[in-house]
Amino acid sequence: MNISDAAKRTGLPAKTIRYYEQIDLISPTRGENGYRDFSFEDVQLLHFVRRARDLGFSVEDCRTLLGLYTDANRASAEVKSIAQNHLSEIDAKIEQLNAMRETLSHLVHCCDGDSRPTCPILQNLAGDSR
Amino acid sequence: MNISDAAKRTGLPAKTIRYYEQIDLISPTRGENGYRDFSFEDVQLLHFVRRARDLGFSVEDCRTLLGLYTDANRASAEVKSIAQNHLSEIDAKIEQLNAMRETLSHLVHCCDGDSRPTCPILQNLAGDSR
DNA sequence: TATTGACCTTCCAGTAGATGGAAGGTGCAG
DNA sequence: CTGCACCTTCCATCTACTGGAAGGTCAATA
Repeated sequence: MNISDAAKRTGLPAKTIRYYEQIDLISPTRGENGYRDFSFEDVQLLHFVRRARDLGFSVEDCRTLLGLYTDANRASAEVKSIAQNHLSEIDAKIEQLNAMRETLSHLVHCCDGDSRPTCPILQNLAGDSR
Repeated sequence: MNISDAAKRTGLPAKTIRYYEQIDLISPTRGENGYRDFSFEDVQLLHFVRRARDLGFSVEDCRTLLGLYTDANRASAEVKSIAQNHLSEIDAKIEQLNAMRETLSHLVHCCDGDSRPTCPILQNLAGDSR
């Protein structure tokens, strides 16, 4: 099938699929006219990558996971380890964002937000920690 | 003062400070030898940017905030609006990460993580939603 | 048959926000 | 005068795409 069909089936933009081929995540065959010809397996691999990306895995993690996915002799421990590392990163990001959120929402609540120049947000950014 | 002193005082890498000059966030003067010469005001502006970046504001937001900071006639409403928008973005990111976290931690708990190939994580990524 | 419009292709550039490194100038101590 | 720690600019690299230009292909219609 052509790239636009593969795009529809996977929910990935055609551009992104071309990019994934360029970085060797997938390798669809080519027809005589030079058009990419996606097999159902290609589409499945693209689906896999999409799911993994949606869960926040890096493209390099996706590459590794794809390798494990297509390796019938893999050990699930390897997969679990990658997932656990990623989970830790997510936790760290959440914590960081929560810290930002707390500070920022406090500042937003302190700011009158009117036409006057006095602004606790700017004061705080300027280093006035009151 | 030289760039390394400005770096120490602001906690920003010298490379980053040069970058901020390159994109016209700051404009330190130059000595006769071509070295950047940072005034205390320059350092304060860098501090301001660092704080704002730490709170997750984009560099473009920082540029706007710096402009408001140095404008004695600003309306605090403008600042508050930028901060509120940013806060919404942070909230959206947190929500997204929490969703990922939930799915992923469930999968990690379901995976034995041993030497056998059976792996619920891969099964899920492959589209098996059980 | 000619033409239109929707596909497809490659290639180049740009996004955010730095960061790394090379090549070379400067300043100061011993 | 030599060494070393600074400083400079410039160019490349990272992540994960995305946009757009220039041009080839295919199928339906006038």
